[in-house]
Amino acid sequence: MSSCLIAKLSHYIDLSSDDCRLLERLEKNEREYSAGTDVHTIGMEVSHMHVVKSGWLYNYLDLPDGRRQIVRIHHPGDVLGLPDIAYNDASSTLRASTDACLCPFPKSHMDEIFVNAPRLTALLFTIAVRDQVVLIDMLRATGRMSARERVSYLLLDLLARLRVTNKEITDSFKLPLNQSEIGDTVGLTNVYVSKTLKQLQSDGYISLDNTQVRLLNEDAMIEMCDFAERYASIDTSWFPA
Amino acid sequence: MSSCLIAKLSHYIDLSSDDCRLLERLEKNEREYSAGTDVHTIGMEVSHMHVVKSGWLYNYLDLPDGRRQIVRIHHPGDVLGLPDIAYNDASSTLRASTDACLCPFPKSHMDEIFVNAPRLTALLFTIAVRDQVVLIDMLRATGRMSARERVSYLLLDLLARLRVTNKEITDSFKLPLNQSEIGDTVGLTNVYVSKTLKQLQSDGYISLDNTQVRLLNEDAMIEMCDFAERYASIDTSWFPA
DNA sequence: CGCGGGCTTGACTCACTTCAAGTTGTGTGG
DNA sequence: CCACACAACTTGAAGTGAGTCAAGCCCGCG
Repeated sequence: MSSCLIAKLSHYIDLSSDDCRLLERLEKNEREYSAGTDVHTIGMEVSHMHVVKSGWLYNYLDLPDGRRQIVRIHHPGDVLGLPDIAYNDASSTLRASTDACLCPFPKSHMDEIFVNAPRLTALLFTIAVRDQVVLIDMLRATGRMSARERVSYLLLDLLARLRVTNKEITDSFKLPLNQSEIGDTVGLTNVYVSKTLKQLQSDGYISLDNTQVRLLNEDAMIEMCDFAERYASIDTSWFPA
Repeated sequence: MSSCLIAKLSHYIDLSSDDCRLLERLEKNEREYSAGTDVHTIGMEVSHMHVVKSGWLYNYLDLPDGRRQIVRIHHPGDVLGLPDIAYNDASSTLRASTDACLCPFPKSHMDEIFVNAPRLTALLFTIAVRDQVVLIDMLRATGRMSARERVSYLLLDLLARLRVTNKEITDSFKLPLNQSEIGDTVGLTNVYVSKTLKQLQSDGYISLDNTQVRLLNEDAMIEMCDFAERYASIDTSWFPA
């Protein structure tokens, strides 16, 4: 019974036993969601945050006419709901992309961490701003890059994130998103995602086998879209002792 | 000698005198930058964060071929550099858009706040995630909206932010960005920004007089681009006492 | 008076969208 | 084991929103 949350956070700092006790409290309960169901909907009052135990999920926002933007994709060990701390109502819809298991905990458990564990607070704070930097990178990609650069960026980003918790991953992973979802993430239509993926294949950048994606020339892809790795290490030097 | 930082933060919670003392320490020093100069450049090692005392600034990132994305615009009272807390090196370039006065303070002053002022920590945390929500909104606009919607979104966003500290602002403000900078913010070319602004004027949404922007029908603009106000109030109910 | 940066405008181009008609794969029921 | 339903993907043709290029304008400034 190892916790993916503790696994993910230990990647960055050594956790004291007090810290671990506080974190375990966040994973006391759990709940299953099947693929395609919504955990909460935009505008809904949310009192709980979640830790992802298994599965992939994503947050998205709709426009009134049905256009959609996926803004964040989540993997096991991620803490969900930090952005909603600032507001009573959910600022986006959270959907399970695959069957998923989540651990809900009340927002109010956060204040206990703030009061009792400054070092852990600093880490959560840092992860929140790290996510902000990642969003900034996505904004740059969406605002200024071509279709092939954007799709490449997304694949590189997902691979980099999966590597943090799974050292065995080398150059391929299973991508449980269909082409409409990929398009909604990078700001393209499903049709053009299909054409772009075909092109990336015929140019020798990637290979696709059903849902398995393999990056055949990661360095060239990184060069093509000026990808920046943001997950491997963060600055913990200023943290309180 | 009133502090815009304290003014901005008091908008959300009552600050204790201890809190104010900690905050005043952040504004002890100050430094002037003239319009167009860079405070720091992407990749540079940054040990300091800043409070904006006066002027407008923005953060941007370049692509290798010269394309550029502006990712955040700053006003007096803003705390700059939170995203860089996670990394040793600046993740974007910070440029003064007008002549500006900044108060630099070392990153390490933050840990003192984390240890001694949990309530203030919670507020800074909340502001960081509020900024994340704003970035998410911008990502949605950039990824899924048309030129006129994006430009409208930017104008509404700037107006909403200026209103937080300046109650007198009603429907107009001075915009110290040229059309290339507006384009780099919303992902358009300077030429198309010009055409879009002309169109918004002839459709009666806005009027422009040199750098003065007036929103003639704010409700219709909000409706057009499904704008969400994120600055007026945040959830402070869960904060430690 | 001339210079230069920022803005405007029009003609042309193109990356991506839209629409529509297949194809493929997969689960389901008879 | 086949039939068929359905969602996901593919492919091509046509359309369009925004980009590119280029010329001209406006205006503050040396």
